[in-house]
Amino acid sequence: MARKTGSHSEVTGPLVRQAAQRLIAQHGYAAVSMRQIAAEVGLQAGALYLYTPDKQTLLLQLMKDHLEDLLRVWSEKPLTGDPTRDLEVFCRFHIQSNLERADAVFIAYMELRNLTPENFEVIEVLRRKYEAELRNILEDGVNSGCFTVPDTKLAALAIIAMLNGVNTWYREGGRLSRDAVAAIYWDMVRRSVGAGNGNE
Amino acid sequence: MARKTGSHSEVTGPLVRQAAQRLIAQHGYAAVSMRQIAAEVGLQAGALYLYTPDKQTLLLQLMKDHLEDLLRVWSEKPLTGDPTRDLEVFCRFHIQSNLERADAVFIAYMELRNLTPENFEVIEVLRRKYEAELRNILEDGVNSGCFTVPDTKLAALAIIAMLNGVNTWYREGGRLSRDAVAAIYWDMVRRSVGAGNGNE
DNA sequence: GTCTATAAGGTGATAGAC
DNA sequence: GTCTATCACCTTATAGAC
Repeated sequence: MARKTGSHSEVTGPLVRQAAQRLIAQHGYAAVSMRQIAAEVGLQAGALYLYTPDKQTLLLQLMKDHLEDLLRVWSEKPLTGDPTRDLEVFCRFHIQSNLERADAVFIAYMELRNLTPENFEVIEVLRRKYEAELRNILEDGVNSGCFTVPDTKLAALAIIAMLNGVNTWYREGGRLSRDAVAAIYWDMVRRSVGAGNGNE
Repeated sequence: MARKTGSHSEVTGPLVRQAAQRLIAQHGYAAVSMRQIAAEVGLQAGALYLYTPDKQTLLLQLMKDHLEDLLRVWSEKPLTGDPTRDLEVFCRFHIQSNLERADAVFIAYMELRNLTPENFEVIEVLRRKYEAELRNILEDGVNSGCFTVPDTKLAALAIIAMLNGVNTWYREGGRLSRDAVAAIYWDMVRRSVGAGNGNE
């Protein structure tokens, strides 16, 4: 992308983060240089440091923004209080939002080891918060007798791992639509926790 | 590790691959230098090129060796012909072998994007072969009426993703033994494909 | 707000001594 | 079988011009 003469802080900053997100998702944090990111935006490498103090902070910001956005959007979802229905809402939301922001999701899972210990802790707290949202639904289901789950912590981890898997193979325009995929995965999740089919 | 005077090709080669596996699993292929790998074995960087033509081939060999070993060990497992029992064998085998070689598994999933297109294809063929093993069990189960699965390809991917998740959180000496974890995951998998509990 | 130039050091890979 | 020295190049980050 060629540099536009009218570039200013407010527009260039987001462009830098978008370019970094795309490149890091494709090649990995360690494999992408500040020069490559700058070139993608149409800048020289030195100019990037107007928008981030260093490369590490740029990575942290991508992951932090993603997870905070995920938590915010989820928190706005209206829940029904019926564990089975809420679990379905969670599964469909997770698959849908993962597919919508595949690059950010990929980075959040793949680049954890490239964070400094302090930054890792920041991200871990957010990740655990999201996991707890699912675990709460599972706890509700177990307490009300809707679900049969021996360990809600493990079940939450297992379900999220299973749903995350979609991103590794799903391609737009393939054999199945997003909704068809979500329906199949929801069915597997539903049965894995011993829930009825919701039509009883 | 200090260099031993008696080092020869036959012992140093494996040591180089072990060091590379450990370091790449921890920091990532792009982040690890040939100098670091050499230092871990007690060599100078130049000496590594007696054991690999280049860094890329070293990565390929780690991934290829791992997948070929996985397929070989699996192929030696005796199957019963009862889909439910065979699915249980697969689940327990997968969790067990993933935990036994966590570094190799991690690399095989995380470093795919650092392979050249040709090498990627080599690894993809092996990965799909392993997936097909699970899919065959699912097909058998659907055909014999043991399982209720709308799409065996998706189910195979979903199950493997779920089982792979164990490696991201399991730590030796934690709350649950390997067998306890495997039992809980097997129970979730079993129900997700609509199989009975095997005591009927 | 962006550029050019530069510092200080790391990179994969090879040549030739021993 | 391994080392030292080296090539050509890339890296992050900063300083100062414009």
